[in-house]
Amino acid sequence: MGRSPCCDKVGLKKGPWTPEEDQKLLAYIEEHGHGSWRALPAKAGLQRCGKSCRLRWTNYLRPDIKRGKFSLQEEQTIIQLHALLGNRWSAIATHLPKRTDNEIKNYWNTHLKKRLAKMGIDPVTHKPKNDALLSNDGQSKNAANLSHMSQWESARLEAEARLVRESKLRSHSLQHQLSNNSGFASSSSGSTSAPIMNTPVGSAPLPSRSLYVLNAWEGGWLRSTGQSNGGIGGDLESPTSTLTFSENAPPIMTTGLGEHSMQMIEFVGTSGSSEAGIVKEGKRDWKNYEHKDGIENSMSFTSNLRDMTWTPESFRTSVQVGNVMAEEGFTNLLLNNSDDRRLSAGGGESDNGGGGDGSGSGSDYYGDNKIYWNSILNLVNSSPPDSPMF
DNA sequence: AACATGAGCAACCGCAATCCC
DNA sequence: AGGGATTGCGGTTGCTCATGT
Repeated sequence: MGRSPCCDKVGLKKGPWTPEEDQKLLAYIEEHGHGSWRALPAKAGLQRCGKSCRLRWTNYLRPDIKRGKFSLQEEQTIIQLHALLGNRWSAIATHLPKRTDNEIKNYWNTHLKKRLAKMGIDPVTHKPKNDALLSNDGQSKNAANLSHMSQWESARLEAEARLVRESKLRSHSLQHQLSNNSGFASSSSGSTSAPIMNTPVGSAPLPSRSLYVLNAWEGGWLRSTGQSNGGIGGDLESPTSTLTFSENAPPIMTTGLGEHSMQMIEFVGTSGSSEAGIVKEGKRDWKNYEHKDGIENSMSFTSNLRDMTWTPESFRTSVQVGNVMAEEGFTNLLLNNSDDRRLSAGGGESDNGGGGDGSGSGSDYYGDNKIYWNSILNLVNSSPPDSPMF
């Protein structure tokens, strides 16, 4: 535990990498793999610490990195995921598989954050800056409920992200292991955490706080830049779309989006149930949530659902009815939760004044985006099976 | 042309989680 | 179980380049 004794810094080079150093590092990793980063620099003939080498590799030299401008779809994904996950850049990065967390973090800090601020949206809370004017009645209650949903979704997405990471590492060995063992067994010597549970695969992020932001993004920023959103999914690639774990125990909730399966995590907060749905190594992941904002909130979310007479059971029932029903049910739950649903598809700064329209007319910004999200869901449902997004 | 300022981005730092003996 | 070693992650720094004055 404790601080890692970083490499002996004496005589080690810092600062920008030269092409020669890059070449050495590349050549070594191509031939030997990176193995122990600590030992790598000496073997590769580099006057760098292992940490620096690892960073250079993961953020720059790795062959599967896409560089250059972020696409509209990538921007939207980042915003949406940031609304759900906060500054969990690595988790966000797993949904933009060719981007590094560092790159996404930089892009957020230098571009998106400022742009949102310009649009009158708090980049931290993803709410309109005058959201504080919301009255203290049902709206705030709705907002609280949605906040819990957001936390739930946050936990789900993070679990999914971990699953994606793991699946990449062990995609080849998994089948063999599963043939001998019904559970997931850790086989990697690297830092691994196993897939957690019946995890959503290929699921579209569900509405949350990001609703307002995305709508405003579309209505405001995109309009101003003349960009259209005709191609959600465009070059966006979600690694989750390629994964299925059907060999797992039957999921608590299973549905599909078009031809794509979607499995949901059970977040029922009863004491015994967690063992049923969470494989052993998954518990390690959930420790994180316990330490941070995870399982307790997830459980409180569950109880909150019950308060709303929206139990996981009812969710399960509804999602089993049909594919579309599944998504629409949850979406409608979110969207119908607002007292006043102005179905204005417009957004942007003008809408900002209306969303928090000061008059307290009952409109909230979650409810203003039904059309937007329905369009997203329609795209989801209608996207071709080989769509890179789902 | 010279300087100031700001944006963008690569890289570093240090904490925390996890691995492994 | 305990502790050192390793890795992952997020915040921050500092360099480079573009733009403005």
